[in-house]
Amino acid sequence: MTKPKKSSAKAAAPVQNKRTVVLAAALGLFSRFGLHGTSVDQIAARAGVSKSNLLYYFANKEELYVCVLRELLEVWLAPLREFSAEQDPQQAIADYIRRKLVVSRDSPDASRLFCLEMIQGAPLLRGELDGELRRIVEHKSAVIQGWIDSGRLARVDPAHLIFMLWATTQHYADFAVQVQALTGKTLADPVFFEQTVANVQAVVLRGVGVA
Amino acid sequence: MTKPKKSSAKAAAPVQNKRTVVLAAALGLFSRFGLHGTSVDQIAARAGVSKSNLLYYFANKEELYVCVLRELLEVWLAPLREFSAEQDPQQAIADYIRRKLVVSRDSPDASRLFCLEMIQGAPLLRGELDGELRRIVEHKSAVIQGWIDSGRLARVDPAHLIFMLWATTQHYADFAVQVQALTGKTLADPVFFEQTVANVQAVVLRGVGVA
DNA sequence: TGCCAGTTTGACCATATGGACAAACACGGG
DNA sequence: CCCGTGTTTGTCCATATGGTCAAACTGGCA
Repeated sequence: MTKPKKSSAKAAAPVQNKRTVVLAAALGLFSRFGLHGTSVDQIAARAGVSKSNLLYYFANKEELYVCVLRELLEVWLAPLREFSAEQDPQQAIADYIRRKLVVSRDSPDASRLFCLEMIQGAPLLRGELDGELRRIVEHKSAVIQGWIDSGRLARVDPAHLIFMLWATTQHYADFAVQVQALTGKTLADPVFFEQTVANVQAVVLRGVGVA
Repeated sequence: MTKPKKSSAKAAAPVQNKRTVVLAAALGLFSRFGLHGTSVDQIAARAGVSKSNLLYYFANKEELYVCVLRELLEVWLAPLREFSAEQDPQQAIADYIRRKLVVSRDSPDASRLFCLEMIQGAPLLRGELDGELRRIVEHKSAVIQGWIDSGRLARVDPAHLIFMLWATTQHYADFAVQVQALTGKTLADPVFFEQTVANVQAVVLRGVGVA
């Protein structure tokens, strides 16, 4: 065709930069249309590189997909890692809800792609599920169980509580369209965001509180 | 377009039957791999018909997809329709949670495909979202608000409560793999199912209760 | 029997897409 | 000035897949 957008940015670390740009573009498309619904051409176009050039940095489409998933998993897990036993239970849960909703607001693509992957049976994350995630969840479950045993939390199965936290917070990213259609609002709206945080926190905290 | 004429009762039955079989097969595959991740050949094979024969009943892949979505929406909406103002609030919510979890257990494919469609921005359900679903939700929200105003429910934004109910119940279908990986159980396990119902009901009901 | 609407099939085609490949390019060091 | 390493691009191809089409089949009925 004609000339492909010359920015001629020969700055430092062009390689890392290009990979990052491609990964971002890929996340945006994969999270909406899935692996099969997205073509390499589309990703390349969105990233502002040629298809051939993209395939110079990533051996093939699936490798790119896996790279995106790896990055995504870190984003998704970060809030859970901070979930600490030293805190007051109510505070820990409240903070976790907020952090997770921040992720839903700021990285909805990551949430969506994670959800997509789960729906498909997590063919590429099964390993992480059975390994790292499982270990973290077991650890956090033990923390929650400790809170319950010491009477600081109502008797709830820790696993189900964690699922509930995930579900309620993630919903605002994955089902953003539905939320928008029914309320007219998005998490991007600061007022709506705070209202969401407050509502989720209120119900969950009362639900598991001992007061 | 061939019009389905039922000149003879014998012909009509197999036709309906075949359409049903194809729709079921399509749901199973679409719900896992999406529209683009599923080929007509795969659907045909799973339904036990030839691709050509399938395309005799459905003009093209997207029409089939839309047909599947329409059926699915009914399944998904059914529990909400039963949500009534005459009941006791706690009972109504408890019942709704159970019914929705039954759907997650018995029709996980429907839940998943619904979720897939939402993630993609609901290009084919936007109309229903803005129309019927919105009306139902507004009506149910009014019911909930009535309960709150009469002091039978804690002060929660009805919309957020509904989102929470959707999220917590749907999670066990959409993220079934994750649930399985972390707990080793599925909703198909009667014990785990009842435990799930009990836990979700417990937290939510305490969360919105006035007691 | 022979016709006909509805049904089923296999052969075939157009296109999209992943990706291989070699030529071209950029550029720093010798 | 040239060489070598790393980068970028255009071209080309094999394959998968959605969809067409005409031929063949079936079963009821005049």
